[in-house]
Amino acid sequence: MKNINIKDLARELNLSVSTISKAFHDSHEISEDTKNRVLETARRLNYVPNPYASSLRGRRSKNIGVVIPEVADSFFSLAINGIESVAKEKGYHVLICLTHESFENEKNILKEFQGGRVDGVIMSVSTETSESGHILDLMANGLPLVFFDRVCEEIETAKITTDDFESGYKATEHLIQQGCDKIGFLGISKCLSISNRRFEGYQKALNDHVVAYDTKHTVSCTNDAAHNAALIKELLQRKDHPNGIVATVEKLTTPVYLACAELGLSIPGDLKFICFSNLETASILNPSLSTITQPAFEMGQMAATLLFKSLEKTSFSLSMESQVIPSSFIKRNSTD
Amino acid sequence: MKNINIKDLARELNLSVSTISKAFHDSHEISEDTKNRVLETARRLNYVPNPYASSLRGRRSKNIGVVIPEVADSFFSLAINGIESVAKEKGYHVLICLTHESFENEKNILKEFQGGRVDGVIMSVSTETSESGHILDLMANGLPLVFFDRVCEEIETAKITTDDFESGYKATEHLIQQGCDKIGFLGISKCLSISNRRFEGYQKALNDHVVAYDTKHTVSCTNDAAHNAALIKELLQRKDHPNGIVATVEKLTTPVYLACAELGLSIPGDLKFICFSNLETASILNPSLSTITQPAFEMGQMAATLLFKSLEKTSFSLSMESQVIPSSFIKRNSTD
DNA sequence: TTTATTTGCGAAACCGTTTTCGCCAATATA
DNA sequence: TATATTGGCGAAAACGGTTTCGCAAATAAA
Repeated sequence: MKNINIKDLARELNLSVSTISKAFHDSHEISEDTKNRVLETARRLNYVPNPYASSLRGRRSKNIGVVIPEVADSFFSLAINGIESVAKEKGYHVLICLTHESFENEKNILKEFQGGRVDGVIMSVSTETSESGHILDLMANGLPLVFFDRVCEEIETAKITTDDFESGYKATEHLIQQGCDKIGFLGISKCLSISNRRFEGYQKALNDHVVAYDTKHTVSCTNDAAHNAALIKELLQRKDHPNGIVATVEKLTTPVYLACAELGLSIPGDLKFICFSNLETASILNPSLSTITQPAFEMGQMAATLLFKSLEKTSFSLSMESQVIPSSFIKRNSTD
Repeated sequence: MKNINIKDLARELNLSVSTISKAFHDSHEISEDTKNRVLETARRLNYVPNPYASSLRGRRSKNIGVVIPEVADSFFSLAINGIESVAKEKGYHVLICLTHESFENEKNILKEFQGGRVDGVIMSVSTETSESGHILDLMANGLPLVFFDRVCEEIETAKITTDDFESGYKATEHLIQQGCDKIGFLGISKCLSISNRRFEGYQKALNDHVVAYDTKHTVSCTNDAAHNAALIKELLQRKDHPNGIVATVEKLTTPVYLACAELGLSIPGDLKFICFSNLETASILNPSLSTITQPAFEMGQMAATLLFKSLEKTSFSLSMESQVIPSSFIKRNSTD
């Protein structure tokens, strides 16, 4: 019933606790014979060491924190898989904390992390995050941090991003080449670097190809799905509505499709649509969806790899290690 | 730089550590005046208590473990949101552990949990899980456990499920009413209770409506996406292929649609298709997908609520608390 | 043979909290 | 006035491991 601990084991084997502990860590001080006896008895008694006790003395938790806005999103869930794959290899656990796009939540989570709950942090900031004091506090406490996707540009540390500017450019250019001359942009949060970079790419493409830029065709979406749907519908029912749209996040796909259906607009006839998305169902939508697809798994993997490098040797400077992994443009029927 | 601890705080305030600790817990032993001084200084010095030290002494971790096969799945990610919403309210953290449908992983995770890392567990078993010794071991260690969705029927504890049998029945009956007379069933793993219950509902519906059951139309899918795609394609290119299909998990949608596209079969013309799914994009697929949609968030919420009840008073018996929350059938164009 | 080194292990301090217990002064009760 | 109670706090023992240090016996080197 009750969990057995290292003392019980010591009593059972007539050894000291220190010997047991050393045997588990394969110390050279302990004879092979004793090690085997210890391991065997541990298995027999089903001994599992208490990770918190180890953390306490060892001053590391063997946990990394992953702070993300949301888990019900293909990009983030794939990124988690990437992070988890390397954490597992290193014998670490992953503590996933969701901000639900709330700055308040984000602050609280990072604050808690300063108590020693995790040894390092991988994060993608919330849409509400416009200042970075809470992040600097965390780092001042000696915790290494790696950003992925949604970064704080002003903070000096590793940032794993994709080529947001180029992708925004490419998506927009594609719409132009497909004949669009009124191109809308659905962003999220003006604070968010990725949204801004993609927007800059969008603007540059319009500029380079001498297509008019209309402020009214830029919509800043929020975390409120109903509100976004209303904004999108409002955009599309104007009589000079865009005939092409670039959307920056996966969750905007459904509202755009539904608004078109409701308003009797055909995709791609009346509106060509391309979205930043990792949705597996992109290829079977009606019509299939042209996407900019981010290397989600790889980004997670890379972020974790860098974080562990910095955990393994403190001399390793994260600030020199940012990486940009390109996204892929996948043409499908929504931009025919 | 270095994290400050309760001793530093005590030194700063010329108080003992016990006084500090009691002040934080709002003990009646401490004067209001002292409490305020402590709180204020803690804020000023940015003191955050070490959760592992508390865990160690308090013998509870304030963590619950969530063991699921996969996070990149709408059902599970929504369920996580449900679980997290109640954990947060209780001041608990959620440790998400992924089995990736591997029994070996599942065993290792549960084993680790016996070391005291979590105070209770919410789980959905892997497709490979056909025996339950590892789960019994965990419970024998005194850890409360609640199943959701994919349960082990033989284990006596709370199980939060949906009406799998009825849903399987309803889905099948719907296909029959839409004119299908050769109805296929795509299951996952013969060990899995949910797959079996849905299958039984399917069989009962066939029986009640005097529709032939053909073993060859039942496909057992695996965790290998490529393999599943091959199985599905093989099923659909037979000359007596089914004209209706019930699929038990979300991830089978894309392969079915793609196989149809490849083989020139029209949905719903040549094949009517209904899937157990929480995909947000179901309504904008080509064609839109009829679904059995599970109450994912609510199931997570309910599982967590029960787990906390049992954590709060040990007298609470989980085995009497199983709940069945009905799924909803949503008719769309894939079964027209 | 004497001294140096190695091998194998145990005692005890330590990690950062919480909690029990005891203490003294101040107040309440008899 | 003598005694009981209360209020406010500190010392120290836990919690379950890890790690440093010391020590005795066995082996190696001189």
